[in-house]
Amino acid sequence: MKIKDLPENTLHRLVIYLNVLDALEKKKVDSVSSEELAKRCGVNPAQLRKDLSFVGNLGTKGVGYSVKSLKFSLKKFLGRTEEWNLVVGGLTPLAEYLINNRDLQKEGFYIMSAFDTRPEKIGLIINGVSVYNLDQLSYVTKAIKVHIGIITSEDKPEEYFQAFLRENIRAILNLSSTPLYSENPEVKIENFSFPMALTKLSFFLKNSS
Amino acid sequence: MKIKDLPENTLHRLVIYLNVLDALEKKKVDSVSSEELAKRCGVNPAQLRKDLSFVGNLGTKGVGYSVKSLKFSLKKFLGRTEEWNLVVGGLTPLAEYLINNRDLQKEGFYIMSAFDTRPEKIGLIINGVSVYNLDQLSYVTKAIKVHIGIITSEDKPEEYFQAFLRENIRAILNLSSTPLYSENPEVKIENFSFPMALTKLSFFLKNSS
DNA sequence: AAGTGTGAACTTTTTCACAGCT
DNA sequence: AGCTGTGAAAAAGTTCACACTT
Repeated sequence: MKIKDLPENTLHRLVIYLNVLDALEKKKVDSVSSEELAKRCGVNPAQLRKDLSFVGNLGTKGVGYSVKSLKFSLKKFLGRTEEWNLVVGGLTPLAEYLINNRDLQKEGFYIMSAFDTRPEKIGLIINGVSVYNLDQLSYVTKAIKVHIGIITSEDKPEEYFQAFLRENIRAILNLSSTPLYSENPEVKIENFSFPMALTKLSFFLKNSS
Repeated sequence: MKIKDLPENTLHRLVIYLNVLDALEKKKVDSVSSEELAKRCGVNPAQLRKDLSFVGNLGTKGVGYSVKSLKFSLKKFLGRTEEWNLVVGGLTPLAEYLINNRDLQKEGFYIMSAFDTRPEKIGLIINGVSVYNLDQLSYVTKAIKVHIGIITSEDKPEEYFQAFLRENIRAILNLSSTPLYSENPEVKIENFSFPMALTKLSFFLKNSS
């Protein structure tokens, strides 16, 4: 099974399983069946087992799954036993929130520096993270390996996007409300914005009861 | 075509189309073909046309789509011509970011109040939004119609979730890192967390080049 | 006895290809 | 002539059901 064959929805569910397992572990649950875990995740048990089969033979027939070891296998599979270096494009309030958020570090995501194009933002240091002019990005990528770029700028998301691509940052979390897309399969973009998430809810509300 | 038949992925893409159209409108683009719009959204043109056919007959054969009127049709279809009242569960830094964020209001999403269970948070007023004890939620839902609940609490997401359900808040944006799920089809939950989004990227990085 | 892992059946979604309108 | 809207075909994803292991 080649990795590129992992369906996007399966990846999405694997991430859910990991997080639900984490919650179970905190509740001191040792063992779980596909039926029970699937129920907590809102999926069909057969689907959960098929999803997990992409990762490996992780359960014990007749018994179920060990919460701890399944969680570890998923973490490993998803690249979450490694540490990742991030940069942020646009020193917006959302960027400041992310920079001040200790949880990301705890999960292995390290924000190394931030970039902006507005003179009044350049030179600031927030929670130990320096803000540089965007045109200095290449100096940073020469000094350290940058794995992920986060775009928070609302007015020029494209500008940060292009700068990230130029510096060969191929994994991008775009938090601006303008979805970004690249046809280059070497580039992976996650688009998320609060208005977009809320819009799915407004559609639901408009069409219910 | 019943609304419940709208596939989740189609809804997701309609939201993308709306946002890309918004960007096009700002660039003063008047008209667009399915091929061009699809390219910008990273989808197949036939898929875009089929997705739009859930909304109505929106284009002109031989010509294409008017950016302005297609955007309006989508906004209407997605419930974004209406205004929605929101409450926030958990006065975390993320909650404060959302409360201070003017863009949500501009898009028709109004945060009416915030709730917490920690005594030191109760009574605060942030950007005009009052913070109440969670057990006061029912007074607020009696006074105003609350459409959407946003969960930002990391330690007790379930507690806010249950409180929202008790008050018949049926559209929930869960920003905690514990995914939530309900089997009640009257309840719609959007789960998002930064670590979950970044995990999809770490998986991509782990398996590329 | 219980519950996983998985081929096979089924369902849904995507893409093709073209009729039909402007 | 050009591009939409949509049945039909193809592809993908989900669920079933059971052989198999502990």
